Amino acid sequence: MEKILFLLGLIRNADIHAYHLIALAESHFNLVVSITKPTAYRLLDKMTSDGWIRYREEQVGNHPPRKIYSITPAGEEIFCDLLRQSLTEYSPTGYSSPVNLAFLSALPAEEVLLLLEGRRDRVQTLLQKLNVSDEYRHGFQRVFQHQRRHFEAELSLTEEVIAQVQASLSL
Amino acid sequence: MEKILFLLGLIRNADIHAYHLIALAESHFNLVVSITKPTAYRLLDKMTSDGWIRYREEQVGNHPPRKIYSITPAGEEIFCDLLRQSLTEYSPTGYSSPVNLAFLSALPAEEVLLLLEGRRDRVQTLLQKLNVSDEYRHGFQRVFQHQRRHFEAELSLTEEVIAQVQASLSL
DNA sequence: TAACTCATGTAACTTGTTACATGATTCA
DNA sequence: TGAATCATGTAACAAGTTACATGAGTTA
Repeated sequence: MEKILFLLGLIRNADIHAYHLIALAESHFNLVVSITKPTAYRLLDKMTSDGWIRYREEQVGNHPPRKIYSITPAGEEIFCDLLRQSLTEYSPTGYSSPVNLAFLSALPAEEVLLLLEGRRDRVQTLLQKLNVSDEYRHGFQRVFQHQRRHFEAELSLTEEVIAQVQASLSL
Repeated sequence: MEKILFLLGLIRNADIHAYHLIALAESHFNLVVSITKPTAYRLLDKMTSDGWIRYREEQVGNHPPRKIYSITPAGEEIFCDLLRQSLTEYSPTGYSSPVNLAFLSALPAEEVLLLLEGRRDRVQTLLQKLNVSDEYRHGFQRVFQHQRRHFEAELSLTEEVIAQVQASLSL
């Protein structure tokens, strides 16, 4: 889902073709999203046939024509829904890559605030569950400790973003 | 790979059957590994046919016989290799779930130390790459910031484990 | 002229998920 | 007697990766 959010978000920012998208992902965003060429092409095809994006072709020299994608109204709606969902969720294992934070401006700040507060509470809950000591954890203490630190990082990050959004609201 | 490491590691600790393994994963370890029933059964089958584990059947009442798995010498070797590999790697996106930390005692402390130091250096490098400012990151600053925090958490965690292993060596 | 970049993809495989199937046992 | 637990799984689909394919344009 972060992959779709990433692709759709970039297309939403500015019309762009697959090759360029993939080059960007590999060169400048490889530390924050992981997306490979075949996956990108597949997702773009899927989103096209689902009517989330459309493309016009542009010929440059004798290369295969570029497919320049742009987002559709339907895509815009889906994008916002996905964004809401990804701001809401926090999955304990394989922590979500935080691409969603690039697109907060797509939603009203008041809504972002509510979503992030929900997320914060969910992370909080996970943290508390981690703190329950448990006879089955013998030998796994370090693993739980490790996870706890990442949850804590996530929590404080979420709180910071909440504070920033609050600040932007009170201007 | 963390799934295999988890399954193999638990089997290595004590003979156990699939149902029990899955119940443990779901009830006690769901915050640190994610593994579902069909995946567990598939991996156990695979590991059996690859000769990493074997099972004996045990009948209790009229239930389907339990398959009680135990690790083979080949499995033990693979396990150590996987452990080395997972201590070495650190993938930027979808941070590795840290199950490997549960099994450090499978390797000599000196080796663990070397592996962890390599890992620390790799995380360090990733962090430095994150700090390179970049025109393409407009709108993504928060995302990179978020990722940086998680890398930093990973880094300091790795350093702490290194210190612990060093301490255990100097006793 | 060889290697690299532009620009599109496909094929085959691996991994993982959701939902379903079976049937005995145990407990309220 | 009905629901939960024990214990095994399969089928169908979804998602992702690696390696391959094509061919023009550009640069050392």
